Amino acid sequence: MLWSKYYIPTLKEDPAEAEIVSHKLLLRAGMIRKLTSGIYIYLPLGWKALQKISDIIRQEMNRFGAIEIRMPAVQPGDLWKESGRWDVYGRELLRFQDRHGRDYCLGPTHEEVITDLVRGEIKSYRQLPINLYQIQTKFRDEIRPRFGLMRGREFIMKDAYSFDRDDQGATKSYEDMYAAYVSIFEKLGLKFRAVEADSGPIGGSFSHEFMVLAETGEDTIAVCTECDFAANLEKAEVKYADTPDSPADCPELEKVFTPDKHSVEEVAKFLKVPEEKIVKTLLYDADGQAVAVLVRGDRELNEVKLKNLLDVIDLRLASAEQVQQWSGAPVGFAGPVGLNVDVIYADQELMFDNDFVIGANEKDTHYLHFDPRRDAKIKGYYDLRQITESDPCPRCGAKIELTKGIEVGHIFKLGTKYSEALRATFLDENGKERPMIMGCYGIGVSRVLAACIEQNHDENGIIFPPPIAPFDAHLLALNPKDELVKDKASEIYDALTAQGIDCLFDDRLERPGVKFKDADLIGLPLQIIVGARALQRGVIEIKIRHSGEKIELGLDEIVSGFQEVQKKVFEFYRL
RNA sequence: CGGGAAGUGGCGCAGCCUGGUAGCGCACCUGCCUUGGGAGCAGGGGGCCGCUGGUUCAAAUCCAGUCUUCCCGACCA
Repeated sequence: MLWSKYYIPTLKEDPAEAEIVSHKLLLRAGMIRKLTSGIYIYLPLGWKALQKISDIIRQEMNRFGAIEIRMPAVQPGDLWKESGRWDVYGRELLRFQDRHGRDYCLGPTHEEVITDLVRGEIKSYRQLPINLYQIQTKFRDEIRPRFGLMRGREFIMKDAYSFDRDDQGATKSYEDMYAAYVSIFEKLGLKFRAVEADSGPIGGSFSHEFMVLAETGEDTIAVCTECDFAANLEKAEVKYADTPDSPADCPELEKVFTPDKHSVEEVAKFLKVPEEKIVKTLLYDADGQAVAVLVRGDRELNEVKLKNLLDVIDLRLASAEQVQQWSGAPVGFAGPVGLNVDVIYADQELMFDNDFVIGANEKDTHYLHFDPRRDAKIKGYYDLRQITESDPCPRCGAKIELTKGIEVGHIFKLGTKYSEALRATFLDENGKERPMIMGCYGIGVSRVLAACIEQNHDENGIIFPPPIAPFDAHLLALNPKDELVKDKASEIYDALTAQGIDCLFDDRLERPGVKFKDADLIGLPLQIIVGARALQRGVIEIKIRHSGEKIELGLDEIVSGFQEVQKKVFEFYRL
């Protein structure tokens, strides 16, 4: 492809609207443009990269037995009413009516449609299992779209749905998809981890998230340095090697004056006790009910664990008024003794110690010498806090590391939630009607592109791994007015193209600096630089984008030499 | 929805406080010149100052309302 005949509108400056690096670079490299909030136009380079990602996904999905279909973006409201999600999905579901006043929505996901299809077509155990997928534009009217392709309202997703006769089959389908996902992200040349995840509101028995590792990731994941344990922070279990001895006797509770000391940090400093000898009492409004949770002062409560324990839909930190009402004191002085809340849970860690400082439910007052078992009516001790790097791996006890990642894929074992709601049943060998066991498997295709850039860039621009790069190589004719340079570059372009190498040829009448900057910005893995100076010495130059290494090639060995360098680059990405 | 910020040629911004000819850099067009890291010189085109209303002889500038966008929180591929 000739640059002069293509459309790559690069930008010198960072657009004001972009905050994170992938968003800035996607805009600057001329890959996307915003139409309106959370909705983007894919320009040629961006679209080509997305196609390459889609092709790899398609190839691996097919290899693992899934079959591609294409479902509509517009879906009838009736189906959503049937599954019960019309009322629970909330405002993220963009709804509208047609001219007859019938309800429709833009599909944020396709469980309803696929289940509707399958229930009408598949009636016998002989037709199972089946796994159908599509690569499609989804629409979710996100509360707050942000970060370019990272969280758009309109985005491209690959979603697959499996249907099985029994749980064993469903597990096999799940495992196949797990294997397919591992293969997909390996073939994309990305550094990633599969982590155990909370299955969230979609429900189901177990689930994994696929995380592209990047310092700028929004999710934190806990990874074991020894075994293959990896889990989303929300899910990561805190486990104690053995139960420590019961704590020693504890002096009686004693009130102390703590003027204006609200935070754990302030109280610790004021009373000269370590933060771990303080217990914080967090008050929550759980579906309207007051709940108190006790956690050590130096720990963070994990709200997902709490939510799962309580099994509630709406969990929120109590408002200042609620705190006043329930504790009888302003925020910062709540404590488990004399609290006007019936349900008190504690993190399991509190079983192992006593003699804590707690709030006294009175302004500017705390208690010393709190013993959880002696002084409070605690409903139960559970794993409720966030794991830290000083906790052992819950599997093997080795060291845990926390790293950042971007969720690009999520696989779920759904069970029969939708097949029961929509009556997708089949007849088994005994002629008995049974609901199909489902699984669903998503990859955020457009997010993969953003995540790829978050993981692979430097101060000059994108550094594409070869599988995602929109072109294999970037050929620069430094001064196309120089006949020799122009002819030689054209010759190289033809020779590489003949070898099936997809080459972007910068033939513009621009100064060299402009071309170098643009080449680094759009980040193709290899740059082939043809300039008068080198040509006089009978060589051209290849620059490897990720390492900056430059290799000179004689004019008679360009194609073979290029392929050798390319091989080295593939090895770097373990391809 | 709660909290914060911003809307001025395609992009990045100044001007606003203290009302009176709309400005700078990049990009764009023409010519000269230049070609191994976003050159230089000369000439040129392009702006409902987000929108509506108000104050005023006069509004980008002051006032009110409204829309949009971005950032932080609740949601997710």
